[in-house]
Amino acid sequence: MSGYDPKAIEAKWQAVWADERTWEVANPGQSGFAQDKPKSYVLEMLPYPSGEPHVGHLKCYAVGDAIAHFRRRHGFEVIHPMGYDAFGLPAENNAIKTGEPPREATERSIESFRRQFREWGISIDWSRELGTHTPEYYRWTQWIFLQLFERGLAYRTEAPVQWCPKDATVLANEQVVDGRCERCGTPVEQRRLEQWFFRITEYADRLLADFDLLESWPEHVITMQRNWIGRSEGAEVTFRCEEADLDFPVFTTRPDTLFGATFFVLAPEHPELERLIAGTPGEGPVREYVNRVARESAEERGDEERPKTGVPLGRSVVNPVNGEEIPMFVADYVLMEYGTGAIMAVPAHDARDYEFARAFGLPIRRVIEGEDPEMARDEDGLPYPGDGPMAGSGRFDGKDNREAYEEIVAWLAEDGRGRSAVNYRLRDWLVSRQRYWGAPIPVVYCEACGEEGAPAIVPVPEEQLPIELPAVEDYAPQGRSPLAAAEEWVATECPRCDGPARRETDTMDTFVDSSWYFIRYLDPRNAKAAWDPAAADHWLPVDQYIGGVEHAILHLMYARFFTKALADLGHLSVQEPFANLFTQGMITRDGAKMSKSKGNTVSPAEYVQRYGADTARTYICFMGPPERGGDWSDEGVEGVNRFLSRLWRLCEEVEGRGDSDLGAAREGCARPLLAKAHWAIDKVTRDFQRGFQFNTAIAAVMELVNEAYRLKDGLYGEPGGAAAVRLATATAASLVFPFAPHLGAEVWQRLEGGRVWEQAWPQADPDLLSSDTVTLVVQVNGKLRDRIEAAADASEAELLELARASEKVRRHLDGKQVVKEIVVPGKLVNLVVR
RNA sequence: GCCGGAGUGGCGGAAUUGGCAUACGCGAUCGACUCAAAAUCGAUUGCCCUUACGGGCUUGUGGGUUCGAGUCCCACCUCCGGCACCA
Repeated sequence: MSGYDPKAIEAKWQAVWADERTWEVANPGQSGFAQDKPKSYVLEMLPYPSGEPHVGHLKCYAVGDAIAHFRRRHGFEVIHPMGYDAFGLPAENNAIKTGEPPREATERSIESFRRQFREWGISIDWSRELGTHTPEYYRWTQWIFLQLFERGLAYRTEAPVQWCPKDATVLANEQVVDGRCERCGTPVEQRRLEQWFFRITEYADRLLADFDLLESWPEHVITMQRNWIGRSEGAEVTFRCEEADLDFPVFTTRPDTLFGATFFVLAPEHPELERLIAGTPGEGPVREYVNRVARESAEERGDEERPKTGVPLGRSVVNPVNGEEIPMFVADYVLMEYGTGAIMAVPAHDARDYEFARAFGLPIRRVIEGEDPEMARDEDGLPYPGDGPMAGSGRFDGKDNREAYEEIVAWLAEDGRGRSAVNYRLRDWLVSRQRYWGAPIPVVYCEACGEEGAPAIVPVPEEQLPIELPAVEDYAPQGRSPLAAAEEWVATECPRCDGPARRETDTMDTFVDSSWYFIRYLDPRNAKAAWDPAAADHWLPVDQYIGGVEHAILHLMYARFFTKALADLGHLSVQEPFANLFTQGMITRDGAKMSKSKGNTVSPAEYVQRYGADTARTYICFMGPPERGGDWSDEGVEGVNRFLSRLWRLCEEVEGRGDSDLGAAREGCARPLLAKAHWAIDKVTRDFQRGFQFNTAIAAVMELVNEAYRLKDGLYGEPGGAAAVRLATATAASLVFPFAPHLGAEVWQRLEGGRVWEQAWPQADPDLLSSDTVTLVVQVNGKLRDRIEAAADASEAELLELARASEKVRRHLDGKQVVKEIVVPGKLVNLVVR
């Protein structure tokens, strides 16, 4: 007898799957299209190919693969593709450091990922493989950009960006760590630069409303997105500055507190600030303050703890509800990005305004009665953010503030001083990067077509796509995109007037690439279109999406936005890309997040080498509920390896035994083992359906294998005994196949012949699930006193009689009176005594 | 501060509809096999009292509902994640 040899078994089946292209599926209209099968699109988030795959990848693809196999064996035609999110910073930073072109490092990493995915035995349709960095792919990323541009959903405007003065480059928000440049540690500054945006804010309401269209998403992901979009209902109210002849609209969620406004604050970046102060005595200090704020990092500015700062403008605005003139300030606690960049300050009912008023000696006027001891900072009980009756608000006095809210808004709306309004925290998506390793933005700038000295933005015609990335020598950005150095590439002809024009040198955020890859998988070799609508109609939406929760907001919301925009443009017929979402938890080691610097990383390749992919995959699924994290344990891996080895030994032992009389097994003493097998079928099936409870599913297969071990030696001599052990072993193989596909396939082939993945998922036999007898639990006053075997169909009276007959029960009834009898048929009897 | 999630043996975790708390795995102890070790197989393993039979206690803390609560309700504590000067 040879031992369990995962290397040989795994290589054998991987070769079969590769040679026979087992997991490839055809599109509608292609030969081999499965017309009569329902489809299922199972998708894991595509990897970012940098270095080698880590254990998080293994978990994601092990979980997704288990789901894919489970669905296939339930009769679904499963599409399960793979690709690489290949543009982005690690390859580029490596290029800056070593001079190696990003494409080379990326291709090397992709090769490693591809090889390991095969070694893991993931059931991928390799005919659909793609990389977002190939011209065949980013050609269509550029096409989508143009589609959005035509529709007005892509636009260029000046915006504040994060700037690293040392590296002389714009940084993505993700590259700013604690207010410093990720690469060199220099504190970042804010600058205003022309940038490209996608108008995701136009979809804010639909992104909120269409949560209803989703079948099953984790509640916390929906909540996180909802908070990120941050919809607030309130009013826009206009305050007028007569001296400067300017109107200042503000957004407020508390129009009921308008009478309590005692000052007015502009954000330091407010565009009208310069006009307001030009030529006034306060000009100097205001400029000085604004400049100081501009140098602050986002981190510093966002600190709620630090004292409020600001400078008076020497100007005032009129409060539209009472005609009162209130002074204007500039202060950095007001943000330009939210609302209108200006606020009415109501210190009595807003903690921040209160703090500012205290610091600057400004009046605080209560307009709502009430007190919140948690919030109150003075003997008047202010600030008070809650509800209550109105005061100091003219004709609204005494009214409930929620009622007055509506009346005040309606009253202001009569003569245009205000209106009800909705505001979002969500901002438009800044997609341009002054970076090399990304998809070039497909527009050119033409002076001749422009007006008033500003060049025209001319989209590149679709038939000229892709705009390929030029080769450059130096990948380090120096205040402009590295692409700007490719002068021959930059200088081009205007598609509109054929005159000289310059190419856009910014590239797109990599999140753009990954916002539509799941559609390209459906038609990945199409050279005439991004996808064939028939293919998209057939396969979309993704039935099950699997990935890390770290993408709960950005990637998932961008992909939802793209889907909606593309549907509006007539290219898709679904509103939501991912019907069901599963977010897997992070694996830690020694209780800490894995990192190279801590030296606590787990290399999947090492474990696959030592124990085989089946062990590594099954262990990951057994660690705990996959949506939760878990701490890696080498002993745990050994335990799972022991389990698979036991299954293997069982197979070898029973393989040579010819007994196949299952009928005899069923009626004889082998019945309990058959019953255990069917119990396991039922358990694993339900655990899959109940939110992928793989840990308990695997535990059930372990129980089945343990039971077979316990019973086998006693069964071999009995009629049908060996047949029962064989069935139990084959069933265990069949059930473990989604986690340990190689071993599952091998054991099945040896015992039953044929291919386990072509077998329908087993069905539990109800007759074997039920038993003639049940264990009756007997309690006295709710405490367990005895367990009695009882007939499953015994009546309540019979059960009571059995319970009272028990010696152990009697002992606790002695000298007491039974005041109540609870009988749960088939389960328990509880006698209440006094 | 706001919004989510979680607290169960020495450890990871199980308990599906309010009904046997601690499945399965790890670790530990003992035994078989062996010259020996590894591997493997078998047994024991929540805590306390008891030689035993048996009894008591136990799901973060405190209360409540119920014949019966890990599960439901109220209050609180701790940890993790997200957002955060968002008007």
